[in-house]
Amino acid sequence: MKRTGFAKADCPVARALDAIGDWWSLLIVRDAFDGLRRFGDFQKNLGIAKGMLTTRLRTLVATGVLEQVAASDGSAYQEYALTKRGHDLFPVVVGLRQWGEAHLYARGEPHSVLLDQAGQAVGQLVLPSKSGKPLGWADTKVRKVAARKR
Amino acid sequence: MKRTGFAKADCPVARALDAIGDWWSLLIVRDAFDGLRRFGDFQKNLGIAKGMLTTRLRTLVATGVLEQVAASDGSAYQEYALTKRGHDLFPVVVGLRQWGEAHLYARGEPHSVLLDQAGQAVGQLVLPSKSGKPLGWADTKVRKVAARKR
DNA sequence: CGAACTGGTATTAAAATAGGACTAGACAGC
DNA sequence: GCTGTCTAGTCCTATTTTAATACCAGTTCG
Repeated sequence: MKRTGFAKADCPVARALDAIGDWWSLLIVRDAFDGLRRFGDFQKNLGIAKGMLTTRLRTLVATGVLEQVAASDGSAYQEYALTKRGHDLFPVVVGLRQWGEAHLYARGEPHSVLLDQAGQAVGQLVLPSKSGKPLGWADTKVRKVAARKR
Repeated sequence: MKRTGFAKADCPVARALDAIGDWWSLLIVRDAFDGLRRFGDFQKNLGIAKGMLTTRLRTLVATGVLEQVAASDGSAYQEYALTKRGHDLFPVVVGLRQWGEAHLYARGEPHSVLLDQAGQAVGQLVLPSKSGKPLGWADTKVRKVAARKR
């Protein structure tokens, strides 16, 4: 049956997953952060079927995560570039990266690493409170809004 | 065809998405952060088909994100609780929440909000460098490892 | 100009999803 | 301790999604 959607959810997590929570979208975004811009680059790097990539790129453009721009090398082809909205996914991608690094690799198993411009490994994502103290899962709660029909 | 997997990827983002990157897993984790523990609670709150929920919970337990524990109310039933590994997904869920809040709601449109224990709204996720300065997407790069066969 | 490359579309089989019917064991009321 | 309801599933089916391949028009290269 048709996949359930959450575009109207009251929870921002649900809406975010509705927009970019499929198997491929965040990988495409990750590749875009790595500098990939062309259809063929995404296709080769991900090993995704071309049809899938076409629909995913269309969705991401429609969602405003990517935009099509003229090729930077002057050719007649188009490229896909991250928008502001796409760049704002950076913490999400980093969060996934850090969770994966911490829990999905055997010790010593090699994996790609995120570095700052000086070549230093970056620190862990931090959620600050208004007072500046970092917050963990036990320090927060969600205030819900009145239930709404989906 | 069988969904492509990334369990062996060199990129932690890909492995993380392989583990929890489907439509439902992170929503189940979100609900677990909200205190839900029982099969029926997840099923009613998400509106997910029972068969789907069964397979998702099994996968999450197998991945070590959730664990089955005896019911906290003394009944003979079981409950699903977040493990350490599950709790470590907190930044990912918060990142999705903040992105959704920023980009997927019309102004004035109500949505649930994350608060600290004092009832104050939390700040934005921050990625610190070793020197303490917050990093954005333009301040980082990925060091890749030698390509490996998937 | 001809060959290869780019960025797709069309087709098809297999797998995932949603939804509902059904069920075994737990529990609550009487 | 019998009956009805609740819980946590299983099983089945229709439909959608995915992956993989073949194909194709416009672009660029030699």
